Amino acid sequence: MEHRSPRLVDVARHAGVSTATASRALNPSSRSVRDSNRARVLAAAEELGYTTNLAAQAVARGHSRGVTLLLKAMPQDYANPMVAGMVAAAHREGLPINLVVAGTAAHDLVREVDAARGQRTQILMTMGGRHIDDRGTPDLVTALQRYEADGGRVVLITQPGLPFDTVAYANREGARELARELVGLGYEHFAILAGYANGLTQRDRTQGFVEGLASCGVELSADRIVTGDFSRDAAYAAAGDLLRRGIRLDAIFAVNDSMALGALTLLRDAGARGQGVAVAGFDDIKALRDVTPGLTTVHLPWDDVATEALRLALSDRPAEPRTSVIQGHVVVRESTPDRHMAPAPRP
Amino acid sequence: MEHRSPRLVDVARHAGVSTATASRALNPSSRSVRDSNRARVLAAAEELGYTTNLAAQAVARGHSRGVTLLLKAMPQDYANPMVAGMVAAAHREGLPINLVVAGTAAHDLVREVDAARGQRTQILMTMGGRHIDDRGTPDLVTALQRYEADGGRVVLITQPGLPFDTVAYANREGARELARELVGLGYEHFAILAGYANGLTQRDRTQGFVEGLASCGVELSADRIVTGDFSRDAAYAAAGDLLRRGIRLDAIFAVNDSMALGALTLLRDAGARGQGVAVAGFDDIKALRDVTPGLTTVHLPWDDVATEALRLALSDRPAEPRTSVIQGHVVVRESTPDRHMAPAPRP
DNA sequence: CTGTTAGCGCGTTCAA
DNA sequence: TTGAACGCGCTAACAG
Repeated sequence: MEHRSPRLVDVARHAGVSTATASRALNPSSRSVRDSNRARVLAAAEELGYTTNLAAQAVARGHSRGVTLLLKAMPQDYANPMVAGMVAAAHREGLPINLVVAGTAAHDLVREVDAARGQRTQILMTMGGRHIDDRGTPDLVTALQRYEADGGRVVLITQPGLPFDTVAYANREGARELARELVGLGYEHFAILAGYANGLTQRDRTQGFVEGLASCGVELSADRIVTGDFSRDAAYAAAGDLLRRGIRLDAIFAVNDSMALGALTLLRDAGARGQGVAVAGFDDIKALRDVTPGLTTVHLPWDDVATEALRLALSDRPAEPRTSVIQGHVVVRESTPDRHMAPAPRP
Repeated sequence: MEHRSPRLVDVARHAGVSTATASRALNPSSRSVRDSNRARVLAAAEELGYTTNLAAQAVARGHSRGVTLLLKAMPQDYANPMVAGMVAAAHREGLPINLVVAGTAAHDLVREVDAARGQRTQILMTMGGRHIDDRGTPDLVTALQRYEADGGRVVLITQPGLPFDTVAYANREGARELARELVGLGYEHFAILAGYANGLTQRDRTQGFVEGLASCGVELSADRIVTGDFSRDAAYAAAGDLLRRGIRLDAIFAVNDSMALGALTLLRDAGARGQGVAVAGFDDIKALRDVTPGLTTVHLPWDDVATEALRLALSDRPAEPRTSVIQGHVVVRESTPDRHMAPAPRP
């Protein structure tokens, strides 16, 4: 059976031209082909079912079109709005995009960066790869630098401070604004579900929130900042622990919506014990539309983040790495009712 | 700056061996390398920051490891449980996996299949690519056959009937069982949000539901089967249309959970008008845990689907294409309360 | 505008 | 166990 794919030579022969002409006809770049020849090549390719051997093309050219989007994990519960936005943006630009899930270990990321380099793709985007004091980071930086030394473009999404073009969003400011808003609504006793202690995004959101509270004269003791896994399930569990502590609690801030939803569900499952505890999140994922009560959160314009990231990637490499910061804004919904109006929130 | 990646020759030279030996040392396959040489090659590679040029490797070998998972669209709201399961399964097997989003047009799928062939990846999985009377299907089949003729393995997830290994799940049976269950709970007047009229999954679930109703003596007039977009937003809109019609309506069956959640939200937004209308979905996505009321649905073991698909892909190509059918089961939750007990459901 | 020729980086015979 | 030489399929430089 195994017929083997037709090669460029086959197409060329079939069309009665040389491989060079066939190549030129197939690749829109060079116009220097007589129309009749171009037509015959295209027809031959069609007839033979020819498909460019992209691997060979990448070898010959030394690089390959397209963007690789590197993720640490595949979402289990809720779609990642950033990913959806990036896929859409790439499609708009006519760029092939493929998603690679690296795994959470630092070395996994490095391995996948090397793999992308091995594929000679031109653009590499990655999000949330950075940890505080992560011993893996130097290796990651090295791998990314090698990627760029090979002629590729790297854009980091999330955390500034690494020597690459970066799209960051205002985690700290958003959380700060959120805290002020909540205090304004009458909340006083908070807890934070902070996710990984060493994640930069998590840290910024946590610190921003604490700062926001402080600016309103509200203190938050350290034991009310609960670290742990960065997931819906972990947040569900952590919220339960909080309740069992029996401390006074008006509101929980979870560093992302997915965690916030987990907390919200725990409160609901806890019944009366969960009554009166408000919840706020961060990200404003689409799924919030279908959730009751509506979740108060910090909205981020994910499509803009994606578009900006791609814009950076497609522009000429700058002398100095650039950082674009995307702003968000607080959206207050029913999960944090105004305590002055309705003393008993109903999460 | 552009240092260019070290090539295999560089490593070989650095280690004082030939490229052949270097190649053998780097690729675990052939053991015929003296340990001391292997060590030197590995050290040289490490020192130089060598990374295999996967494109060149693919050209030389004629193929490349790994699985390509072809999707029609990136989820916007809720994570696709199948995708998450497949990524996990591939990681377990140590197989590189990359996700490609093709777009919804039939030709897009063909193009991406060809691209995967051009990459010479070994395994191609795709889900939900098939439509009834889709003029694109013959082309798709041709493209997939070429992929296999090149030595690749194709596994389809969803719809049997195409000449490839397939993992299907019991859409029709699940919907049938669901219908019976709902009738048993006391519902009589249904509507179906059926999604695309020509999608096979949608059709099977719709038909199964209708059959289930019929087997209980409940008729469903054709005008209560609403077709349209296969999305949460479309379902939201369609549910609104249903309400405005002013027909008697006990329960809505949406052909997937995402649509069901959209309908549920519409009913909530509609306030009193939405009171008393139950909703059921299909898939049992993880996000349902955080939704109130809990959504009645048909549970499918997505990890099993993924595992089975990979198992088929990794086994020898059979003479005849195989089809594995994965069973699901109904899960009744609060979105469809027992009418005998509580006359007024509260969606 | 076209064909010839020489690479791209790697795997893999085939002798040694 | 090793190395020299060739081939994978394609693009690019150079003539014509």
